[in-house]
Amino acid sequence: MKKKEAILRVATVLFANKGFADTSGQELARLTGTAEGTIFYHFKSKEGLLLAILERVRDEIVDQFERFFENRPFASGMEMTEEVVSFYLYLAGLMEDKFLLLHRHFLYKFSESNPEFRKNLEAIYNCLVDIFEKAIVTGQADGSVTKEVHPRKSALILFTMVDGLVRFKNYNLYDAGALFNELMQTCRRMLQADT
Amino acid sequence: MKKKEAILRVATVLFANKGFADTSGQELARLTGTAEGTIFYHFKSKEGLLLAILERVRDEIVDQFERFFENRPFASGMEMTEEVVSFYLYLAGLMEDKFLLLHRHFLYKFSESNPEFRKNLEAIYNCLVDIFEKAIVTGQADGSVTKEVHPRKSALILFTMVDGLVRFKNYNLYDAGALFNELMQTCRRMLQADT
DNA sequence: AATGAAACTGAGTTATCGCTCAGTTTTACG
DNA sequence: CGTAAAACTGAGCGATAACTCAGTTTCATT
Repeated sequence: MKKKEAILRVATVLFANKGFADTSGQELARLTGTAEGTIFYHFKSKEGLLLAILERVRDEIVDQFERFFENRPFASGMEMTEEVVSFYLYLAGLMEDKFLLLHRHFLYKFSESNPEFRKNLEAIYNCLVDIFEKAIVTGQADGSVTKEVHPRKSALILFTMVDGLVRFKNYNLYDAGALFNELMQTCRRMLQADT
Repeated sequence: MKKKEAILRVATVLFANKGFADTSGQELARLTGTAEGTIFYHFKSKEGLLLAILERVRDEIVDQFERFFENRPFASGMEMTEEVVSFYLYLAGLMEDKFLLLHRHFLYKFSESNPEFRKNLEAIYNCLVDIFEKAIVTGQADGSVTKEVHPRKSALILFTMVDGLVRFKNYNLYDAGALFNELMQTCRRMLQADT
């Protein structure tokens, strides 16, 4: 079970940073100190290995969010929203490779032909958007968030915004940290209750 | 000159939709009705072909934005901002393959080793963010946009938001059109002058 | 029609790919 | 111990990749 774990870990980094087609079984074997046959002993194909990685990433992300937000007190829905955004950015830094992987096109290509991929991707995105939505709904109930916005759609916009920032950071286009305060301000202005 | 054009056009679609590594010279030759050698006669390598495509995409995008916004009257900076967002989404639909290509990781991978890639990508992003920034600055001057936001940083956030939406649309995650109104509303709430 | 340059061809080269499989080593357990 | 299952190995296979090159066709100009 030692080698299987190593393969999963190294493959996650390589698939995320070099891409799926550009990562060969040969390289994977070399970097994990295994024989190439071992990869195909544990996973039925290269695609199967990718799927196993995606399942792990899903488990990890869903688990992290559930643990962070269960039984956690928030002063208001608006504050909860801000903390969700903040935690998302924190997690994207902590699990950089995994978020990079989620931004790679080949996952979405496979999900067109293999429903297992689609299922896992949807689970991740639904989990994330649901949390944003819950924060907005909470805020609308306690009066900290304006009722003029549509909760689900605004959650999607918010998610788009935060996830887009993570993408730019991972692509080294510009520093996401420098935009953190601006993002929070935008978030507040977008959702704040009207006076 | 006929075949060179065909190669550029078909390769743009294939690189954008299938990826760089997953598109072979063989397939490219078949779909363009050329011999494989013709590709390497016109472009010194597969990477050279990709670079030629990127240069075209840059020219096209920069040109489109310059043409659309030169000598164009806007009632206010806020309205200009909205029209920029709107035009960006329109263009992303019109040139879907090219925007899809810009979201592919291999471009950013090449730009780490080949400054020509970096140069072209920066030209595109700078052009886009500059226009968003100009709209915000205009709005702050005419009073339609709040002075509480930092023009450049807000332009980046705005761009992140719009570009993220395009990405979700291209990845078939959800319908960007259904979020258009919400995006505009967010844009206005984010930037509106305080009362 | 003649000619030189530019465009184009496709078989061939070398390398690497994902994957298989027959065989070896390690592990778990009575 | 003994033994059977599980984990692991690496040479080898067929397919396909990017790219080359010696030769052919097309084209513009006279």
